[in-house]
Amino acid sequence: MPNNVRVRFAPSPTGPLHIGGVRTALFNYLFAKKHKGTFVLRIEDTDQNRYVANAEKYIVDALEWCKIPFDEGPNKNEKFGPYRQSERKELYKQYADYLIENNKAYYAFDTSEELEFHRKDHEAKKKTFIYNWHNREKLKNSLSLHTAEVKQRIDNGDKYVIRFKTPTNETVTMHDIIRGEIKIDTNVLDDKILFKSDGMPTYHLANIVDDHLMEISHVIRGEEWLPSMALHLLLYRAFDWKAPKFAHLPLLLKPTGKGKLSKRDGDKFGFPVFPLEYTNEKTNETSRGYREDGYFNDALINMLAFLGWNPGTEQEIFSLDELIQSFSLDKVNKSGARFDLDKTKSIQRQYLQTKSNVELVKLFRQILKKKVPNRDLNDTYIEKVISLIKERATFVADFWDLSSYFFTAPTEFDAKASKKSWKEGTVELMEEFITILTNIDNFSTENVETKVKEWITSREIGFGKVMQPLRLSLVGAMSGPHLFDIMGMIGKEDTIGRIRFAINNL
RNA sequence: GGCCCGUUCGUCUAUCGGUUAGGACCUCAGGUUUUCAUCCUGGAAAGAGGGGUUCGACUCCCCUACGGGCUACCA
Repeated sequence: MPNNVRVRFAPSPTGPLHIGGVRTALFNYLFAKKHKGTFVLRIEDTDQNRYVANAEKYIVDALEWCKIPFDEGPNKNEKFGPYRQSERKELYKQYADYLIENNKAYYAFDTSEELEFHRKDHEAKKKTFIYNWHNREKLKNSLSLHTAEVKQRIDNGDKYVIRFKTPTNETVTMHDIIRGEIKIDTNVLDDKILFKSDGMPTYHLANIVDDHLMEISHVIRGEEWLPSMALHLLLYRAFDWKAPKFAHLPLLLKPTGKGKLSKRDGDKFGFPVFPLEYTNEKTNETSRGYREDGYFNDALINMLAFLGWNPGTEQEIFSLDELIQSFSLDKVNKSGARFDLDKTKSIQRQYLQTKSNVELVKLFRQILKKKVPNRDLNDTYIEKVISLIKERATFVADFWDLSSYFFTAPTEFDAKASKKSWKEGTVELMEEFITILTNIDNFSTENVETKVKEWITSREIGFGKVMQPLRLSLVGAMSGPHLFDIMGMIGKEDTIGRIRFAINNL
């Protein structure tokens, strides 16, 4: 691998970054880090109509949360800057002019309306309108018009675009790192607009100029760019520049498998498509984010890494560092990957299990602050609770539902469970049980367990008879960890209080 | 419509000519836990179809089908 690996992630700030974009950024990042290279963030804001003001900030925030920081980019180590194409605007015109001077591009004066008419007209005849070699002489451009007229139009300030003069009768052989050899007949290509009438370059021009100027070695981008690859290669050749290597990533598909995942899929499928929550400035609509839904950033990244890539081993849980070590573009597969929520949750679950209880205490405290604001809880207690219920949870947000009885006594009882476990004679038994508990001085989990088991054995009543109503009294439902753990945790007074409450209310 | 890319269990995937086609998620069954969940064990589940090439094809080639992408003065 060349020693100067420089890759870029070049999103367009038209809205929040969705997870497909995050994955593209991730693969670029992994590739860069694997080869001790540089990961560049470039903002491709050449479309003024679709520009969304808070999008760039969102992109930067999202990359930061995902722990895939860029080495160079807006406001950061700007040695090839600026990194916003809008700020490089003046640069592109000279490159477009260079192509014109060298007969590799031409001015075109056709209006959008005229082109639209041609398109409609062709469509009606079941044909496709392509602006290229076969009709460029018949349309309004510097190839068909007299030089004097062209000059006059430009001097007049007529609107014009600059189109690429696609070479004819040629087969371009391209190489994609992931897909191998691809051949394209240049005659089917159209003369793409490189420079728009508003003075801005199109993606195609800006992209090539910037990748060249920023010394990008590898272009790793989504498969939707594969059809443009020939044009891009032709542009590099027109400028007599060395082209970078290309790798087109398989697309992330909707869960239905129909089409690529898009920003608008937001809440339609019941899972977030954005890393962070996003509120649309204009409509005030809010879309869910993985962060706000309780996913850990490393779990999200791990999941995304496995969409379209596989290390070839059976290991599935990878830290970011491990991903960097194992990553290779030739292990990226060719076909699109459908997002799977169950799998994502499963990975999140596994990450939760590996988090230290100390770390989880901090997160759980934020929930507890709201649920039981008046209780002064110490870390040890919360930590113990977490250790008892953690393995049942997928998110920190699950903790409360799984452990509320450790913090507050149940006030109602699951109806089904009550019917099943609270029977005739239960009240008497529970009364007797209370007196037994009252006489236990050391209320540690172990001691309570020993004493209670002794009592049950001596009374010859069977565990279920006692344990089931007891669980109902303490938890309010037939679920939760070992009962003796619960008793040891909440203590003698609370245990007895809860049993009394159950006796009075059931 | 045209051009391009793709196609292994329901999903994500392993396999780089010779395997009982492996793993994970999901799912089902059993076990552990005198609750529930977890956990453990086991099961079901796949090479789109048709031609070649080859002693031998999931793997290489061709055709068809299906899926996807692109086809804007959007990226």
